[in-house]
Order: sequence, then structure tokens, then C-alpha cells
Amino acid sequence: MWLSTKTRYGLKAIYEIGLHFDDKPISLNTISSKYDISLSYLEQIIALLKKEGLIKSRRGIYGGYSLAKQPEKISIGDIIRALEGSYAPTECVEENDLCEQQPSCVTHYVYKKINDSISEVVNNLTLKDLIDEKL
Amino acid sequence: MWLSTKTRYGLKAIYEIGLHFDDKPISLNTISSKYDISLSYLEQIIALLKKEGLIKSRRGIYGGYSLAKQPEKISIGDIIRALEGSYAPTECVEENDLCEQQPSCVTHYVYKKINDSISEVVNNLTLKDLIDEKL
DNA sequence: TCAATTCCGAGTTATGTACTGGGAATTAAG
DNA sequence: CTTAATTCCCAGTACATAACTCGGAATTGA
Repeated sequence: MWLSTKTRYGLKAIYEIGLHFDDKPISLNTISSKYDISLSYLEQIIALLKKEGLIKSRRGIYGGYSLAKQPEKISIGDIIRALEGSYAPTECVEENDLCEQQPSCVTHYVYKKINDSISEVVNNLTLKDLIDEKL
Repeated sequence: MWLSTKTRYGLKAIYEIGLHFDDKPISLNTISSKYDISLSYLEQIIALLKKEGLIKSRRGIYGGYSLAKQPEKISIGDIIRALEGSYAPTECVEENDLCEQQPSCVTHYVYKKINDSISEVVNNLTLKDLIDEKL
């Protein structure tokens, strides 16, 4: 299990925010209760999503969070990158890779294939897909 | 980077063992020097591969390790499972999953797609592919 | 008998995850 | 203009795991 609670909680949270796209902002208290996630921890997680510009906030009473973009403009990849930092299996296939032996390194080939297949999935799947799925 | 040094070192090691498929067994000392991995640590890693029946050993002087099967019968998935335990992004898509809300859980759908795409890659790529690549 | 090897189990250190807690700033409603 | 519900911010803590090190026993071909 290589996805941390940050990503797992954060994905549920932004999905919930996405469900209320047209409505008033939704508060963290609501999400915290619904998914049974500690409020303080959720605050920290949601801050990462905001920092990446995926959601926006309104402070004060009746405040809360809403999506900063259309749900079809927010990919699962964006969300994982915001929360986890990266989904790369190894450092050598990270964006800013500094591994100089590639591509002579055989194992690099393996890690690149894994990374590419994950990219394919997460960058072509958006919040809208999840919302429309209506499970 | 969600693959640990166990997997990263172990993959290099079994690849090296695979290169000597027809030869005499190769010692850990050789691999340890070539890839600059501590011998004691390598011993522990290699033990995992042996426990899973991917390699076999000969003790004593001129002993060492060799593949227990043909390289085309050893998939990268086998190797990662032996070393890392699993490559599942979350517990809920693990083999012995105990998550009861699936498939009503939206996020489960995401994790399953990621897991499936990794499976596709690692279970269809074998040691033979790496050896033949001859990089 | 010796030296090179595998095998085995215990201990160590550093890092990161998964939180908890306190308190300040904001804001709509009464 | 006070109040309550919210976001925001920063500091700290407990626990688990990763990534090793170390010591020594058992095996085996020359």
C-alpha cells in the first residue's frame, strides 16, 4: 500500500467537494463527520489541495471549500501529485530525475514502464468521471 | 518513490543472477561489489527471493546463487511480490481485500484501475525480456 | 584443514507517517 | 458589535518501517 492516508482521505474529500460543485461551499466539519476523519488532520490535507490550486476556500461562518476549476479539468494525477508529491515507483523516473546511467540501466526500463502505465491511468481520469459514475 | 531499496537492489541482483543462467552460481560478494550494495543487507534481500522459489543456492566455497526457473518463467511481478510484498496502491485492492464497501466506493474504482495497470505491466514482463534487451 | 561462501537472528539508527493541540484571523447573522 | 462557525497556521508527538550493521554458525570444494 503505497498511497498514504493523505492521498486516500484527500481524494475522498475533493470528491465530496466536487459533488457540491454548483452549491455553496462545503465545510470540513461536514466531510470530517461523513468520512470519520479528524478535522485537524483534514485541514492539513486540504491545504495541499488548495496550494496546488485545485480548490478554493471561503473563510468565516458558512464558509468552506469548493472546486477551483471545472471537475473535468482536475485529473486524479493532479490530485495525487498535490497530496503524495509523486506516484513514481523510483526516484530515477521522477520528473526531475538526476540518474545519469539511464537508459543503459536495465532496471530503469522496468520502472519507466510502470510509471508510464500509472500516468496513463491517472492523467486520463478526472474528477468529473468519478462524479458522473454516481456510485 | 514507493519501491524500497529491497526491491531496487533485489531486482538488480536477480537480473545479475539471470545473466549467468547457464554458468556456475554467482556469489553475493560479486554482486555486492559490482553494485556497491552491503553484503549483509544483500543476504537478507536475496533470502526473500529464495523463499519465494525464484532462485536457488549452493553453499560453501565456489557456491552462490542461480535461477530456480527459466528466466521467462520469472515475471517482474513475482520479483516485486517477493521483495515488496505487494504493489497495490491501497489495501482495498490487495489480494486478500477486506474492504466491504466496494464497489460502492468511488475511490476504490480509481485504485483498482491503477492496480490493474501495474499488474498488466509487471506480470507480462519477465526476466528474459530484461536479459535479452542487452542494454 | 582452510577459506569462501550461504544462513540465521539480533540490534541500531534515521526517517516518515499519521496524527493531536493551541490559537489566530475571518465572516455572516442576529 | 458580539458571537459562533469556520479557515488558517504552526508546533509537537507517538509509532512504524526502512535500511541497514554485526556476530557467528553451518556448509563445502580444494
